[in-house]
Amino acid sequence: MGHHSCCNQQKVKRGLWSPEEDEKLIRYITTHGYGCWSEVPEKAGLQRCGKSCRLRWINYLRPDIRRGRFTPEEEKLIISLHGAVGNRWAHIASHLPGRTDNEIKNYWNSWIKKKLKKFSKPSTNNTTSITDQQQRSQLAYNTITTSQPEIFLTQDIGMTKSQVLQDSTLLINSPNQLFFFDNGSLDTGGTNNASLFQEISVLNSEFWQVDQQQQQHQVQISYTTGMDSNYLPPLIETMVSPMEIPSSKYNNNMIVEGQDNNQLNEEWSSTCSRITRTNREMVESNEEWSQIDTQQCCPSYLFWDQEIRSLGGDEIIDPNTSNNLGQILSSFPSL
DNA sequence: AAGACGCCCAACCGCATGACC
DNA sequence: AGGTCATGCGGTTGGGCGTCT
Repeated sequence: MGHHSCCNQQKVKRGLWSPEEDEKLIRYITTHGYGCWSEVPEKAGLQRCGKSCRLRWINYLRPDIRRGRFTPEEEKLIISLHGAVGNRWAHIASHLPGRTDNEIKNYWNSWIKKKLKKFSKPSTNNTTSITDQQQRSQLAYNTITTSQPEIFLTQDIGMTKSQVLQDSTLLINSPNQLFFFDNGSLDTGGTNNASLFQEISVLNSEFWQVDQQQQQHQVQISYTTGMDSNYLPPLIETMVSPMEIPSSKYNNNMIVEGQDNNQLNEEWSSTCSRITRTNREMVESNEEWSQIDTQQCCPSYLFWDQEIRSLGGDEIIDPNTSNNLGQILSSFPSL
């Protein structure tokens, strides 16, 4: 096991950070900015490598870090984004102001682990008369009616999209739930974007048809059209970088010689506070999001098991022959 | 009360990427 | 073009802590 290249020649401390170390790092960065991380440990008086300092700052000490439990909205957004982009934690974290990739990754891993355990496959030495399909339906129903958050993944309950759709009992008994057909990655098996949209459109169409037939219950579906209240735009390109330093005061993130440190500390704190507040206001209000170009919206919220294609009744629409394709695709503003 | 167990999460590691020379 | 270095990212580890027996 080697060490980081930046700390090969140094005797560096490892493991948990002490409050004193945190204080040193905070003091240094609030005064100097982080500039070159490899120089931070020496200048801050820390027996750590630069990489470790960077990680500590980004994942824990940053003033805009948002701690505490994930909200249901954040959970839904994480699941949606994970369905779209897979394990690209940094990308997912960029859509959740104040959350770090590490935090989301940890949350996802523990959550999924829990879910997988909870929804472990039905007993194989089944001696009852119910069918496998009935078992899965019951499992899905139990999941939907009892679990929090109100989200489930088809792969967790061992069902495919077809099976869910064919199970009217499941849909009738699951009002106001959020379904995700998640294959865990963006790998579409060579499917191009156009056919991916078609597949998603078919799914949406099927869902709405089922929904209309049921009349009495609403099955809530999250997808990219912005048609439902759970939709959250994935990109906040206009958001100020949480660590952006006023260029008039700082040069390349390094303090300008001769400036009064106390004054700069106050300005730094004020800047961080303002940016954090701005981010939160944007998240809470939704107002800014409405201004975001819909073309930025990620089209890949809904996926389902790849095996779906081999199951009966799931024909992929041929764009050349489908009569209602235009109508379906009109659900996607980016097309 | 105390040891075993399991979970959470901070931190580490190795690799990829980009900037610079 | 190729080497070096810094940074970013995702996978993994292991210590701490709460719960269970």
